[in-house]
Amino acid sequence: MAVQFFDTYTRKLETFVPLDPAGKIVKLYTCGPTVYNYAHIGNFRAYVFEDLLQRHLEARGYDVQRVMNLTDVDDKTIRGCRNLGVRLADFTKTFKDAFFADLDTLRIKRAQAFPAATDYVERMIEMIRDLEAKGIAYQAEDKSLYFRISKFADYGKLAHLNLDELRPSGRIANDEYEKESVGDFALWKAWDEADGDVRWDSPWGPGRPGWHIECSAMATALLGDELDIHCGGVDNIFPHHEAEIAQTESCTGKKFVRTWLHCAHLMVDGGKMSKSAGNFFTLRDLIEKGWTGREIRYALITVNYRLPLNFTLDEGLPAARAALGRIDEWARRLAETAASAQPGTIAPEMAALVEGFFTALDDDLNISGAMGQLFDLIRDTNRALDSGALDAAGAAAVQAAWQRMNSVLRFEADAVAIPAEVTELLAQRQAARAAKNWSESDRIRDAIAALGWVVKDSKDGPKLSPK
RNA sequence: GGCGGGAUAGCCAAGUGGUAAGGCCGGGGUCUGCAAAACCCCUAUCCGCGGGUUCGAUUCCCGCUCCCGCCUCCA
Repeated sequence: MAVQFFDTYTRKLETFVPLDPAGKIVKLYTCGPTVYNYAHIGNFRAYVFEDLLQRHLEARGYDVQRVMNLTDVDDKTIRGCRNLGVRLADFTKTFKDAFFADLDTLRIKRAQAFPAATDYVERMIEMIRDLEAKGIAYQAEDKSLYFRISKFADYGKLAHLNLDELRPSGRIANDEYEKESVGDFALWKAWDEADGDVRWDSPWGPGRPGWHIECSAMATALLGDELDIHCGGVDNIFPHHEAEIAQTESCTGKKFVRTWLHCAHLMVDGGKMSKSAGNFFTLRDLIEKGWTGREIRYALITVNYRLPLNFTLDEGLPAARAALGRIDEWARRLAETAASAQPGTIAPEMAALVEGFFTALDDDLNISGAMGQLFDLIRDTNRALDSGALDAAGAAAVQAAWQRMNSVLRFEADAVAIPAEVTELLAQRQAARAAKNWSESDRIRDAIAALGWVVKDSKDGPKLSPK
């Protein structure tokens, strides 16, 4: 089966065909964070989904060229740095660094480029000048520049909005006095006192770029005028991505994006995550509560991206932990049986499950279907291991298949270094057990526990795990 | 009001015009000096409600109810 995605623009499942004539390169642009705070798990749901997308495309042989922007100038970043009395760049650096650390925690593969908006202001100005020359951008009384949406016939197509029927929402009610039309959006925001020293010179006076133009400028600068895939959260569909299309296509005259993918929101305990509801979590909050990055990754990635994800601390995360433990144990047994054997031929039933894993992902990243195949494979190999039907070469073959699947999932256990002291104690305990000296054995177990390790005597010998 | 998504076992969730994957929890068993773990097995006559089409619908059509999101700068 060919890879197919549900495209937001057409609202249909579309077979994925890259722009690259060789069918190899995939140009992927993913909307990144605004670095004014630590990112929350809702943000990371989107980034984890994009990671799954990239990794699966790579597993299918594509060369994915991905760009993720960092919005390091906007109302919130300006407010943040002024509140602290520090320079904007210093303020945002804290959160850029934190963001990258968080990506690592969640095992999210780095994009090729993470352009920061403040590094592309010149290019944004060029695009706005172009739009102004074409009569699409205009400067209003407040000196800001706006995009005249009446000049872009397709405006609203992505969101499937009929702009004539837009019902003004409360929060925009009182700042529409300068614009020609309510729907016109800012390309350039004229400086005002609240901006402090955050300002760039432009043909229209000092100011700073609007949010939407940043993605248009950076995406085209780094990936070209046409992209294969552009992702974001559903809340970006309108107006952000709509605006990106309007600006970019007005400048380039080409179709900006082939496929639009948007992930649904994350909810916490059945409700919208919000600070006031007390269910707002950054990644760091969960790490502090004792959850690991891969457990959170599991909880975020195993629900299809188009479905709202109900994130629960007392159900979802423990379930993630238990499921990962099962995978760990299976991988451990496989490795033990395979030892250093060369992979043999994988049994046909097992090969079918592995194929099923990837073909499920081909179908709009059907992760639930894929996980079903993986757990079937786990059960089947455990059975074969129990009955002795799987030899070293067979186990090595399954192990190789797991490595392929894991290159997409990245669920493998963290390597833990066991201190020599603990290893020594364990050997002593084994000797005591062989001599049936149970009191000594239990005493050593307690000593090992005091060092932070738990001993469990499995059928295959004692196992150590960090407490 | 407009647009969009959803409703499948205690929880998460896949899926098909032919009679329900998988995970977690729970129950049983194997193993075991003890403890713990691990592994195996079992666990929805039923897929929001009411109609219709059909030999047959959870899956197609119509209507309804409920939930969630977006409607101008929140992933």
